[in-house]
Amino acid sequence: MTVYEELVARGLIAQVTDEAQVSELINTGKATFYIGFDPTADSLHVGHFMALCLMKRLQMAGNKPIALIGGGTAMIGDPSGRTDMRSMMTKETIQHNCDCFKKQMERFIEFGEGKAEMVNNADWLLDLNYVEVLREVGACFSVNNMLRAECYKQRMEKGLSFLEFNYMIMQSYDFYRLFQTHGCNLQFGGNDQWSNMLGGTELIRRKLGEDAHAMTITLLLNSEGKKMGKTASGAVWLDPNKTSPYDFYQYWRNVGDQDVLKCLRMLTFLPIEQIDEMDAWEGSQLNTAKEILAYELTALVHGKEEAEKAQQAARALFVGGGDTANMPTTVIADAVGMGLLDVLVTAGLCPSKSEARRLVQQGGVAVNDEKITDPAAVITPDQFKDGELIIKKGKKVYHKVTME
RNA sequence: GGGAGAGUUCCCGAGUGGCCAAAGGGGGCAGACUGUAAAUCUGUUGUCACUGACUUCGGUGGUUCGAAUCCACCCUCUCCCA
Repeated sequence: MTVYEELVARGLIAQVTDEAQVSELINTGKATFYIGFDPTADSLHVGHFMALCLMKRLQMAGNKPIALIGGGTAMIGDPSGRTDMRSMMTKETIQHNCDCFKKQMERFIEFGEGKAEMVNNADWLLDLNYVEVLREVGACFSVNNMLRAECYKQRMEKGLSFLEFNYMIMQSYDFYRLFQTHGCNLQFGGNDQWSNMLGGTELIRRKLGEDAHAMTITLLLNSEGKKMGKTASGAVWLDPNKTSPYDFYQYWRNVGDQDVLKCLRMLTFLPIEQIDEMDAWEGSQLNTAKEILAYELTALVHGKEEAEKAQQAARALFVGGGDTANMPTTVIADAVGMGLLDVLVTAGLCPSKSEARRLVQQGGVAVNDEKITDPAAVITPDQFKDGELIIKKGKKVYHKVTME
């Protein structure tokens, strides 16, 4: 199976400009490709992770990846897939985020001489001369065409600022630039980037009369059509300080039945034959598949050791066994005598005491497996067994409190 | 530049002087059911010192015993005309 065929089989590819040429490039390792990352937060999340995996797959096949950090384009903000305007970020925030991205990426992709490269479009975008750009690049874009792009159509309803309207031009310029300076002949991106990417290939064709290609990755959607990797409290981050390995593991352990196989295909490096076998699994047997998914992904992102710990912790809690060593823990020195509500808030299980109170009154809290419904309950010394106490919130959230 | 509108809680969206911590829906959380899944049903969803008090309806002032609601100015957005 060729690399390209595998990507297709895994359901990773959404659109390509020219299937024959792109697959040829990739299969023979002749592609120099780039993916852009917008530094809108100080950590990468699951959406980026898929792109990183793809970079890795292609790198293993001999292609050369370029990770482009959008330090320059972030000054503008991508309107694609948004119904409202992005809040403007300061230069300092953007720089900080770029640095964080760089650190995280280095764990997945091999950078260095003859390997992957990392560039920041701030290096060339910020010094551009307005009139010059208009003459050189602006002349190649048809406003009529741009307005027809799906991503702008949506925004035409609610309003689109000129600032954001230029995002496509900036991104196209990136590709044009990389094509010239790095011989970059292929761009990857999320499916929502399609029109921006076509802008780039079009610009290269017009300015240089040469062919460049674009290819989009299927967005990872769950069966309800929502982006995966998002929870109510925000994205699932790759930074262990923002999303603990345990929570990361649990996120994947809890995906819906319909989504397990898709996730395994798209996100893990397990041989595709092995995944195909799981296709036959049904009902509660899928729980095994979920466990595999959660383990594999946690191992990729946080390392085998952390994955092992998370799995042990999860099994201990849900299957029994009592191993509490790897459970999320909060140290509260003077927990004895403290109100249960305060403990819940301190441990981060509830954002406010009011919410904690409600939770307790509704029977959603158990201490050491004993349900407590009295909001005035106070932690007593005998609740600490071997210096620790287990709080269970709802059915799935376990938390350990220790005094030391 | 001229004219007309809009900004409400996590989101959408009602509310045009006291009965408003603010309808309804979505989302979230919890309970029941289950397989750590989905669907369904029930409860809940500003904060705190929780039968009470405090803060919130774009911002700042004002009118009033009392303002999400009325007035003035400002900010942001939308639509129509140029």
